[in-house]
Amino acid sequence: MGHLSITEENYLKSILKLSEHNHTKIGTNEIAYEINISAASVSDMLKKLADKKLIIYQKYYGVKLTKTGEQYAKNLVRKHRLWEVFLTQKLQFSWDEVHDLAEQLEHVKGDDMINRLEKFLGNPKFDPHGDPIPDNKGNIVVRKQQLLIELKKGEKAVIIGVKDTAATFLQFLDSIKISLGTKFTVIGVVIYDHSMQLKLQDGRELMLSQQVCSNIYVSS
Amino acid sequence: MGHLSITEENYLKSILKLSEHNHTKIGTNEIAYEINISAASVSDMLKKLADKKLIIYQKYYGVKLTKTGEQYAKNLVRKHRLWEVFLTQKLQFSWDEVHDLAEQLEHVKGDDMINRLEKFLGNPKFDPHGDPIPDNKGNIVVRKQQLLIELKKGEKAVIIGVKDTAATFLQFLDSIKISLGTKFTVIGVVIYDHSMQLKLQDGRELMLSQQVCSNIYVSS
DNA sequence: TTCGTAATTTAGTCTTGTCTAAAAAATAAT
DNA sequence: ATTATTTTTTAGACAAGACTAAATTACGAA
Ligand SMILES: [Mn+2]
Ligand SMILES: [Mn+2]
Ligand SMILES: [Mn+2]
Ligand SMILES: [Mn+2]
Repeated sequence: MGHLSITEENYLKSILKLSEHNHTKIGTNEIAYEINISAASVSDMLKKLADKKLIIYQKYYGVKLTKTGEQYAKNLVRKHRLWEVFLTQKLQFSWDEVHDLAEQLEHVKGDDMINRLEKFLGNPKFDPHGDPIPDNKGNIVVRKQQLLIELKKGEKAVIIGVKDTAATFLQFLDSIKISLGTKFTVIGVVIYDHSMQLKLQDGRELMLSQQVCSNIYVSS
Repeated sequence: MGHLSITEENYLKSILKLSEHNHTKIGTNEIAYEINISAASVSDMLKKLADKKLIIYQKYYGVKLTKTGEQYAKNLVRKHRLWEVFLTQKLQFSWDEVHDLAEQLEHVKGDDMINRLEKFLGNPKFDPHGDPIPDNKGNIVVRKQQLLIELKKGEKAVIIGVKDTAATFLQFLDSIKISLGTKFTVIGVVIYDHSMQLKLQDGRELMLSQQVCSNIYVSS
């Protein structure tokens, strides 16, 4: 557990992120795109991370986190999400403002501090975007969730998360007064463009585009 | 106000610190000693900081913060001390544990966050060691304070700060149950070694060495 | 005033993390 | 099976920040 640089931490975190949707090995280009760096630089860094046994790396064949690397990366995600909760719950930031700050705060060293922060926040299990917060051993609560787009006419559900966390998307949701916890029924699906019409618990009716519906997680 | 690296920030902060006790220009060696770096490296960095108009620097003749540099450095101190308050008040750390964490947290960018943190903490004016917290314009409350060592027999006072913030010193004070706010009367001063005998408000009597008394700030 | 020491700067390297351009390997297309 | 294309790695450079050793400058003591 010798301590890593911020740069190394960011590589691990993006490899973890890419691993989540992509079960096979991660390519150099994918990482390069994710953290906005040239593929050549990524190639260099992968060698270093492999030397430190944080990733399994075979030239030309992509990369995978080792158990140690995964542990480290999950701890970063834990820190990131707990800080996001702090920023929204305690400092009254909105959910579209917290990511960049958490991106910095996640690199502050001190596991004891994070455990205390977790307790101070009341042991939250999800961050402001509905993403699960790993515990201090890296375990993550799995929730039964699906994308709004997958629902059929007549189904009832509640919004529990967002897939896209871009500020513009979050601000759009704010503007139409949709947030985590909003309950609704699907009252129509347009065949032509797959827009969905929802009836919210408060009585309002709303039409959402396919793109929006593909970026909202719900639970029934 | 282009943003500075952590390294540059640390230089500014130590120059400010040295300026407080030393009203003349600050020498290269002093800075080198303060941040544990070779004088040669300091010399290099001073050139860069001067180029950025953060310090006034004349080769071989020492250095002084410009108004901009001072503003920047004071903002760092502000951040450092507010985070220290957060760590003690909200996360229940003791006063000897917070410095190193604050040393990292002070470098997180985001003045809005700091202003919100300040409000969340109830606009504290002093940190856990009794040091004043600059406001968001860099203004610092000045308190009438003196060192315990300067008191005479018979004088009453209250402890409001510590000059040395080393963990060992703070832990020693904890061990003899002395903290900020402790009230006492000087009931004797030993001529031989300048130890002082105090009678605390709770009735306990205590003998403190000259070195200890030289590192405690009091107010009458 | 001159000399010797201490403080400071310069010169030359090193490491980390980045880049562009070029080479090499893997994969897709014919 | 060959070729063309894409992906990945290597080569060579650069900036930031650090170091050690050597050269300068300042300054206190004789
Ligand atoms: Mn990061
Ligand atoms: Mn989040
Ligand atoms: Mn610092
Ligand atoms: Mn302090």
